[in-house]
Amino acid sequence: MTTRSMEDYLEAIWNLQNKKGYVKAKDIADKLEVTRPSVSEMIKKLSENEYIVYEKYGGIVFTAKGKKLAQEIKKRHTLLVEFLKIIGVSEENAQRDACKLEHDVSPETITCLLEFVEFINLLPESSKWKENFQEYLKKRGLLERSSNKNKKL
Amino acid sequence: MTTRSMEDYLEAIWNLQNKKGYVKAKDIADKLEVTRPSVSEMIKKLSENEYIVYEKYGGIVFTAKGKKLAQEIKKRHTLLVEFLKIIGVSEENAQRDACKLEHDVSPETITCLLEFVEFINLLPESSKWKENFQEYLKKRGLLERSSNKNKKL
DNA sequence: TAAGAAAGTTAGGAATGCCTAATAAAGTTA
DNA sequence: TAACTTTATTAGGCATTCCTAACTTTCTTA
Repeated sequence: MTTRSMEDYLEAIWNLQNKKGYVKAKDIADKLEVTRPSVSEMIKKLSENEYIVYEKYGGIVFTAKGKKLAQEIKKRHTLLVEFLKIIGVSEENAQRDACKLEHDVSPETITCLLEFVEFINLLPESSKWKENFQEYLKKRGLLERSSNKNKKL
Repeated sequence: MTTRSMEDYLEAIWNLQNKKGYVKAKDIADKLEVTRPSVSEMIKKLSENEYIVYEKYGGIVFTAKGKKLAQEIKKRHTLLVEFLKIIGVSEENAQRDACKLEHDVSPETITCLLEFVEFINLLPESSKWKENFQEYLKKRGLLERSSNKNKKL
C-alpha cells in the first residue's frame, strides 16, 4: 500500500520530471517543503517498493508501476482542481485543496466528479446552466460573501 | 492545532453523544475501529487540549471549544455527503469519502460547496437543471458505467 | 454481596515521517 | 586539479498514533 506521503513524493517527482526533464532530491525537498534527509529516506522507500529505480547519487526513473500511479494521482489532482474552480474556488485554494483531497477520493467519486465536470463543460451553447450558476455565484458573492473567503466554515 | 485523528475522535464522540445520550470509550473504539487503549490515549489528549472534560472511568463532556469544533466537523461531513450524493456517489461511498475529505477542505471550498448544494436544492420548479443533470448521469451510467463503480480512477 | 464479566488504564513497543548535525560525494571554478 | 560549494546520505532523535499484554476499576448477576 501507498501512504499519503508516498503519493505526495511520487506526484512531486512526476511534476519535476515533466517540467525539467530530470529530478533532483533538492527540488523535491523545495517543492514539498521538507528537508533533504526526508527526501533521501522517501526515495529509498519508493525504491524498495519499486515505484522508482534509484541508485545513490544518481537519477530517479519511474518503474511502470510507479509511472502508472503517478499519472493516476496527477489526473485526480487535475480533475479536483478543475472541479473546484467550476464551483468557484480560487486557483490558489483549488491547488492547495486538491493536493490534500487527491489522496482520499474513492474511485466512484472520481468517476462522478469526472461526469460532473464533463457535464458542465460539454453543455451545448443553447444551455445556460453554466452561466446561470456563475451568475448565482456572483450574486451570492455580492450578497453574502464580501469578505468571507477565508472565514472558518 | 488539531490533527486528523483528533477530529475523527471528536466527531465520533459527537455522534455517540447525539445518538445514545452518553459516550463510552468502548463505543468510540468500535466506531473508529481502534483498540480501547488507543481511545484512552486520545481521550487524555483531547482532555489536555481542552476539547472535552474527562475524569478517569467517568463520562465525557464537551467544552465549549470542543463542542464548537465537533459541530464544525459534523457540518463539513454532512455537507460533503450531500454534495457527493448530488453528483451521484452512492450513500456508502459518500459517507466513507466524507470521513476522509472533511479534514482537508478549506473554508473557501466549504463555502463554495455550500453554495453549489444550495444552488441545486433551491432551484425554482421551473428550472430543469437538477433533472437534466440526473438525466445526464443516468444516461452516462447506462452508456459507460455499467460495471464501473469501483474501477480505479 | 461476592465472583466473574466487561470496560478502562498503564506500560512498553512498532511504524511513519519528519527533523538536526555530521559526513560523503559530486559539481564548479580559479 | 585542488579548493570550495552544492547536493546527498547517514546517524540519531522526536512526535503521532496505533498496537498487545497486563493490570485495575466498574458493572452485573447469581
